Amino acid sequence: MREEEDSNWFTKWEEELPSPEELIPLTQSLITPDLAIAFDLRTTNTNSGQVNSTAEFAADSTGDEPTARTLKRPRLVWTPQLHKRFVDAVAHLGIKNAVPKTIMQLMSVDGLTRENVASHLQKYRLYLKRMQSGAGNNAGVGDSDHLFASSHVPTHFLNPTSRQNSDHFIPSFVPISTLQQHHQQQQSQFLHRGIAAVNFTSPVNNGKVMDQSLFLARQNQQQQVIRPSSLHLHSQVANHTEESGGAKTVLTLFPTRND
DNA sequence: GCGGAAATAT
DNA sequence: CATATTTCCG
Repeated sequence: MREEEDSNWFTKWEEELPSPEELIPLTQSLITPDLAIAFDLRTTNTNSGQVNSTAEFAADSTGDEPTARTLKRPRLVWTPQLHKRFVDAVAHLGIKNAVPKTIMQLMSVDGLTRENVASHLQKYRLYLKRMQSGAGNNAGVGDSDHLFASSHVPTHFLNPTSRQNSDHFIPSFVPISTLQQHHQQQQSQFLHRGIAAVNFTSPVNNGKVMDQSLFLARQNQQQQVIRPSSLHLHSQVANHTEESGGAKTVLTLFPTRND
């Protein structure tokens, strides 16, 4: 009786979720928060890519712990794709459940923190507000909002009067236990899924990754999330963000191709 | 601890 | 100056 629903909700979830095609070209993954600045270079789909450069950061012999306890997280750049996923998450969650934590969980972007989402959500709400205010007029939607403008506002986000979405309530998230992937012993090769972290201490060798630090420390998070379908992850080289005479670390997300 | 808005920071 | 992060408060 209920079994069908149990197996159906997932299918439905996938369908209801953003369009697979929309997600495919996207690469959703940020580096693990803990520290890990990963440089992933995966050009061809050769499985045997043993581009394993797990180099640690400059080990301080003074007694500095290699652990990233004091490392500050790079500034997150909200790409249109990432924002798209954000909007989709909010849309499917409904205004009610669209709180930073749940949004974050649904987005299931590695490395994305609740603070990131909260901050973005704040901006997004302001954007929606502005949009409502100057709906008829061109006031509000200017040139600085193209990020938000890139994504359509699904339903009347700011319209609590209408039904939220009792229709299809997203089952929060799926524990990885369901489809889990055995033990992920070493997150060496498999872990790179469209990573997009950049560390600009040293320039890249013409597309070749130097001995950048690829340190993935994350292992057991409390909750793993299952991602809809299989996001084809592809990673390219990240954008460079140079500042005058300074090494900057920018965490960004880049699409492999744009429709 | 979490969500939301304001205050800083980059 | 825009935008992401940090701080503050309920």
